[in-house]
Amino acid sequence: MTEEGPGAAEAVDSVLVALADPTRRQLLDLLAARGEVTATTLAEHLPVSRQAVVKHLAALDAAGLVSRSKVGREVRYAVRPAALNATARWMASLAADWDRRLANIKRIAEAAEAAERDSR
Amino acid sequence: MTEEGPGAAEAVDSVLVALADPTRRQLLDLLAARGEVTATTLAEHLPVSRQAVVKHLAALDAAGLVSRSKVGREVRYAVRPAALNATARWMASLAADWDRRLANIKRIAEAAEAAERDSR
DNA sequence: ATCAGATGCAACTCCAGAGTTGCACATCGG
DNA sequence: CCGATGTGCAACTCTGGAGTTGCATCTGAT
Repeated sequence: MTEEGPGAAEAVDSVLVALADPTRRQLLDLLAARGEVTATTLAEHLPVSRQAVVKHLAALDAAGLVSRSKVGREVRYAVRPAALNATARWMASLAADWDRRLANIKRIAEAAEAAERDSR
Repeated sequence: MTEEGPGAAEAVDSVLVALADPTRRQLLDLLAARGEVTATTLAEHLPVSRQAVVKHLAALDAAGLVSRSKVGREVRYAVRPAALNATARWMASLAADWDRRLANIKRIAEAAEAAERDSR
C-alpha cells in the first residue's frame, strides 16, 4: 500500500485545494446536477462573473475533477468522479492509519502504567 | 440520507480548508507518528516559527482534527481521526452520487440517439 | 526566591488567489 | 456579409491567511 504511482501526493493536494473553496464546490454541485454545461451558463446561476467561473473551472480541471469538451464555439464542462473517489480512499486510509497508531500508543501507555504500578 | 445533523456542511468545510494547507498536513503527519506533542516540539521539526504552528493547530482544532490537553505548563496536541473519517465518508458518497447522475445522463443521451435514429 | 523554559497575545509584513473590467478573437444564424 | 453570442487574454484591485517579531505571563525546578 502507499504506492499509488508518481504524483499521487500532488494530485491529492490539488483536489483538496480545489475542494476548499465554497464557490468551486457549488460549481461541482451544478455540474453534477446538469451534466454538460458551459461556463457562461454556470455563471448565470452564481453571484460571480463568467471570468471568475472560468478560473475556478481551470482549477477544477487541473485537479482532474471536471472535464472540458469543445462543441462548436462553446466549451462544455462535466463532472469527473474518479479524482474525488481516489481522494476519498486516500482520506479513509489515512484515518485508518491514525486509528492504528492511536491504538498502539494507548497500548504502550497502559503497559507503562502497569509497569509503574508493579515497581512501587 | 444527506441527514447528518446540524452544521455538517460547515464541519466538512472546515476540514477541507484545514487539509488544503501543506504545513497543516505535515503537522498531522507528525502528530500521528508521535502521539501527544507540544507546539514547541512540533515547530522544531518544521521550517516555521512556533507561533505559526500554534495558529495551524488552532485551525486543526477548530476543524476537529486534533485535540488539546494541558499537562502542567505545556499543551499537548494529538490527532483525532473521527472528523477525517466523517469527511472521507462524505466525499465517497458525493462521488457515488456523481456516478449515479452520470449514468443517468448517459442513459438519457443514448435514448435520445436511438429516437433520432428511428425518426429518420 | 529566582531563573529558565513554555505558552499566550498583539501588531505587523507579505503575497497568493478571488474577483473584476475591458477588449480582442472566434463562430453561428440569418 | 454582418450582427449576435460565446470564449480567451491581460491588467488591475483587494482581502484573507500565512508567517514573523516582540513582549507579557505562567509554571516547574533548584
